[in-house]
Amino acid sequence: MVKLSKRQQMIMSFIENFIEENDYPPTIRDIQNGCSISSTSVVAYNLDKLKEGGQLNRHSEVSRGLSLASVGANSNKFKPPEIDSVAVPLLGTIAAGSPFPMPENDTWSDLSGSELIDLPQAIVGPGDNVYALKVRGESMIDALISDGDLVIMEQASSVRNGQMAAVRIKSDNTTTLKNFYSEGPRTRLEPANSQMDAMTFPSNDVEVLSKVLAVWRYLG
Amino acid sequence: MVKLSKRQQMIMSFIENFIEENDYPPTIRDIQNGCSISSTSVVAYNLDKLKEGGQLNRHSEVSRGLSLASVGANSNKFKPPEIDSVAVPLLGTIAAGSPFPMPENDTWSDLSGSELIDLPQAIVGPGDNVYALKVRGESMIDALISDGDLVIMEQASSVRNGQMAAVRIKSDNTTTLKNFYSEGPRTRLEPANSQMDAMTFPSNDVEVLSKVLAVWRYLG
DNA sequence: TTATTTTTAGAACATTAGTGCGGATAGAAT
DNA sequence: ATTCTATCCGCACTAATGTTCTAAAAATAA
Repeated sequence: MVKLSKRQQMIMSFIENFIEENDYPPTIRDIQNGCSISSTSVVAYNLDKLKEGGQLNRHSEVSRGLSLASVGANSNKFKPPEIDSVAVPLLGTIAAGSPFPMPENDTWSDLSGSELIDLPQAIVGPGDNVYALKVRGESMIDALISDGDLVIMEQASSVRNGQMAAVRIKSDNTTTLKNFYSEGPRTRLEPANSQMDAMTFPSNDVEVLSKVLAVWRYLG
Repeated sequence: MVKLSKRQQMIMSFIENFIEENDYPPTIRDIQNGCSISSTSVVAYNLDKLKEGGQLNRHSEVSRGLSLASVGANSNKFKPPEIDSVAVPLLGTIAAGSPFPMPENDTWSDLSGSELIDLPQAIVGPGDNVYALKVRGESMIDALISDGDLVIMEQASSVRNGQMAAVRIKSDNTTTLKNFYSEGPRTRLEPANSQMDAMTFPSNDVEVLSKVLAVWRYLG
């Protein structure tokens, strides 16, 4: 790392303070006055040096086209450690056999009414087509999901084998959460609880509604 | 709150994106081009409106003298829904009867080695004495917790009746998660799965290690 | 010291970028 | 229709601001 001259240090900290106060970068003349420098050209000269040294980003011919090059570890100093969270809408409740709530409009934009649940972005991904449902009753108990649990779902029309999904059995018009196994002409649905028995259905009798990303159970 | 016109919304989000990308604010003409507005004066007009409405800070006669007035609640509209998250350490795994992992030192500071899990602050609270454990095996199945689940725990020596807690049965030196009910001289422990039977022990044979705040099951 | 490079000065210059003004539109209210 | 108000348009104007050039001063090297 190249060491900075006294003047360059002063310029750097002036820029930092200026941005802190005004939310926009200073002009060359701001710096000139702020650091008691006799000429704009001297400021320009040193800014170029700082840019070469990598301490500063500068865009020529752009007024106030400055920014601190606080890249990598150094930048931590100015930004609090923020974790990406995404808010997903809590669309409603799910109970055994009940018609499964689905986002009606294509416009997810208008979900203002529904409560929002915060989840780590790592799980939700972009967060599109992801929503949460609150489980009502013990009907999902065999999937290790009980009353009050929150299931995080992503809209999907097909899932991988073994994945838990919300599936609808057309013939008796019920909807539950089961692990999904496609076995050609038939589809096997097995509860998460290995002590319970699986069931198989004709594949065309089974409709995948959405897949389960996660289950969140809160016990205060 | 004054509602913003379509154009004003567009201008706001353009400014936000511009600053995000360049680290300095746009000029009126940048906005003009970016939002396909035919005249600089229209931009100026709307910027003044936005300033009056309090959405924007503006300094006249200053090039790029703009900044978002993202203070307090107002800012939500233009920032992705970011929520306060707290990172809690993943201390280890828990299995039936295994010695229950506990933070050894009083210094929670040195948990650098352990993985961190992000959780909404609403759940964790201040986040002190909160940690996560990964469940290994099916030994907790009667508490509706299966292999791979994450339990979020808070250190505690006593819990309210009905709350799920990690309890140790001293006499046979096992540790499991059960719902806790103190009934005077005896303590009843019942699994979350209501289809299973509860058990009672002498109260002094039962030691509460920590209470369960939440269970997180991730199925990709 | 002399030579060489770096930094500073001053000032004119060129471009960038905010402002103001007459007038056009578009609705809404009368 | 008429008036009013809120916006929009284009353009010219000018203040704000970056650039450049020459020369001097200061620091460094030989």
